[in-house]
Amino acid sequence: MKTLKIPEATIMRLSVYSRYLSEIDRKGIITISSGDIAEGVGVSPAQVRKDLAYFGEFGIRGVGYNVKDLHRHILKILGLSEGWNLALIGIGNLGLALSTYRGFKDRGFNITCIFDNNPEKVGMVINGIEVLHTDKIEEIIPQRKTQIAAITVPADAAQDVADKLVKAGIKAILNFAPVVLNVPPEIELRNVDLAVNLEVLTFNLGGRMA
Amino acid sequence: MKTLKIPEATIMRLSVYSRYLSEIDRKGIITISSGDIAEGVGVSPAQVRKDLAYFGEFGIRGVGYNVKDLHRHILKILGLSEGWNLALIGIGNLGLALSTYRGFKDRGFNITCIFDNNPEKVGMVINGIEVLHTDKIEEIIPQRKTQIAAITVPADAAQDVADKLVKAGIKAILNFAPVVLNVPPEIELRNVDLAVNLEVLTFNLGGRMA
DNA sequence: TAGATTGTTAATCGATTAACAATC
DNA sequence: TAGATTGTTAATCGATTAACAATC
Repeated sequence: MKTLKIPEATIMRLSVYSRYLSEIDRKGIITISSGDIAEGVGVSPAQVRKDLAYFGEFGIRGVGYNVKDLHRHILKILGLSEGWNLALIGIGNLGLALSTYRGFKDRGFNITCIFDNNPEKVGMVINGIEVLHTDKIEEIIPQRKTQIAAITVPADAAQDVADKLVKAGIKAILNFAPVVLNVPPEIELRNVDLAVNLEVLTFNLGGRMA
Repeated sequence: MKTLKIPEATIMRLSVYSRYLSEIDRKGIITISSGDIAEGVGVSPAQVRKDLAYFGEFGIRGVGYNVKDLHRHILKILGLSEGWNLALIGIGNLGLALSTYRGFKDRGFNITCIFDNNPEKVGMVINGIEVLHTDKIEEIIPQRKTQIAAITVPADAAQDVADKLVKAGIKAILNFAPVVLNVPPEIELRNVDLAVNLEVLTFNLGGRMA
């Protein structure tokens, strides 16, 4: 297998393509062209073909792609052909939102445990999962074979939580706290910062209005 | 003013720098170098200086940047020196999370109205704001001088909501529904897709483990 | 003056787009 | 065969990094 560097932007688009393909598949459509996909998700046809070309040849020249087939291939590429176990740390409103987010379950993410350090929340049961104290992270994460954690605690508690998760042997962290986390390089880390996204909007508005 | 194209990545980093600067400022630190900022947020010093250079000269050679001063400049650049009014559409768990998200209020975002199409939710009061039916969008958005909307409704309702918002004269949309929205080009649109972010993680894990 | 750090230019690196031969 | 659409290469575009003169 060639170890060509894949742009992260390509991976994000593949995720979008796959969701579009599942929609198309539900409509009973059998075959689709790169141009159709491009139009459906708002990129160029060349981009669609280039993104796919990193991973193989999935289409038929002159014809297009088989929808089910391509969908399956992309899910495989994204590592979604088997499920993943997910831990939630911090069960405020955002944690609660993630715990019920359909998009996760639909894509094969299975929430195995929920942690919080607020004694009033510990012991609550959310979707059949008991909320545990964050002190239990190191014990429970390996027990429940959980590879990914989403952090939704306040900014000043996030690094401490991250440290516990690393000790517990977590493989990847999705961080919603607006703070830069320090983790060893072998841990996959992504930050989702809601304010950053709003501020790109205000910058763009400012430019047009000023 | 030169109309040099500014990379979007630069804007996102400026948002991160500004949050870091406010933290540094709280600690009472007066002066900071590009190297310190770089280390604090995890980028290179050259990147920090380049990002700032798009907008002017804010530092003193041989010395560094005045923390308060630079912070103020960046907020101005991001359009955050005055506040913005924000509408929330869809008051499920994610909408609820946004309605109480400290990061928004802290950065000058003021939630003016909340909409939902569920009759059981219409009339509820959340943080002093009455939930209105989505049919009222066109009437209320202009009344309350609201320029930005966050969409947190299910995927199949999102385009309809977006159409209403456009008719209501909204300027920018932050879309959390996992669907590609069609809006006129003059509307600023950003998508925050939680599943996409998780799937970049699973792709990276897959690559290492396979 | 010597040391430090900026602002900026040039070099590098990476991603997107355009074009087209291959082929169904 | 003629028309369509892929896979891939080359050209373009854009962003990051390295280096250093300017200057405090």
